[in-house]
Amino acid sequence: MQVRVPHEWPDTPEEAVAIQLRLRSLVEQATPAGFEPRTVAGLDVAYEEGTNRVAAAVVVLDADSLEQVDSAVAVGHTDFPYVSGLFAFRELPSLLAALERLTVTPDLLVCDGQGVAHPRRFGLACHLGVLTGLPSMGVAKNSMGEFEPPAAERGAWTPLLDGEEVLGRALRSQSGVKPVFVSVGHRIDLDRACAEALRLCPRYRLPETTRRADRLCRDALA
DNA sequence: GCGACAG
DNA sequence: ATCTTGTCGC
Repeated sequence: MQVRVPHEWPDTPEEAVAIQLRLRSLVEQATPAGFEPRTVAGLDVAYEEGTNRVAAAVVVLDADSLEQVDSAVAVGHTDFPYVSGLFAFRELPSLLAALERLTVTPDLLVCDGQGVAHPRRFGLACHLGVLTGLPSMGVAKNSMGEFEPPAAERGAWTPLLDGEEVLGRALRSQSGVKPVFVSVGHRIDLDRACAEALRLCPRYRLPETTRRADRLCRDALA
C-alpha cells in the first residue's frame, strides 16, 4: 500500500514532542459511517540485543475468519532512544516501510501499544493512523492511565482514566487473565475498538493480529 | 532524592 | 524490547 512518509523527523525528544502536539489535532475519534472492516492488520517490531537493528512486521487477516491474507517485513535500524511517551519514534520508520510492502490496503490497523491513552493523547496507534489515513487502534499490554480491575469474565471492562478524562478501557480479553488496554487510534470510536479487540482475541490474551506479527518480526531477526 | 515509565 | 528454567494447571 501507498504510505505518506513523514516529511520531517525529530533529532531530539523536544522536537518529537512538538511533532506530537502538532499532529494530534488531526486525530478523529469517530467511526466512518458504514465502517465494516473486511481485513485487519497487526503490527509489531522486534529488537536485536546489543544493536540497533530492528525488524517490523505487518500481517493482514480476514476480519471474519482471521485467516492471513497478506504480510510484509522490513529490517532496518532505530536511532531514536526509548522514551516513554515517545515510543512511536522508535518503531514508526520500520513499520511504515513494512506497510509499503503490503499488496493490499487493510481496513484497520491494530497496534501493539497505546492510541490516545498517552500523555499527549498521541500514541503510536494515533501516529500510524494519521500518517496512513486508515482507521487504527491500540491494544497495549500495560496501561498509562489509572483503572480499577475489571470483572474476571472475558468482555468485562473498566475505564482507563486520567482524572475525569476517559482515555480507553482495561478490557478482559480472556477470563481470568490480565486485561489488555484498548484505546482509539484514528477514525474509530472506543466501543468499536473494544468490539474489534474482543473479536481478535478468540483464544489468547493478545489479539491474533499482534501475535502473528510478533512471531513474524521475531523470525526475521533470527 | 525516589519511584514511575506503551515497547 | 530482551536476558532466561522450571513449574503449575488444563
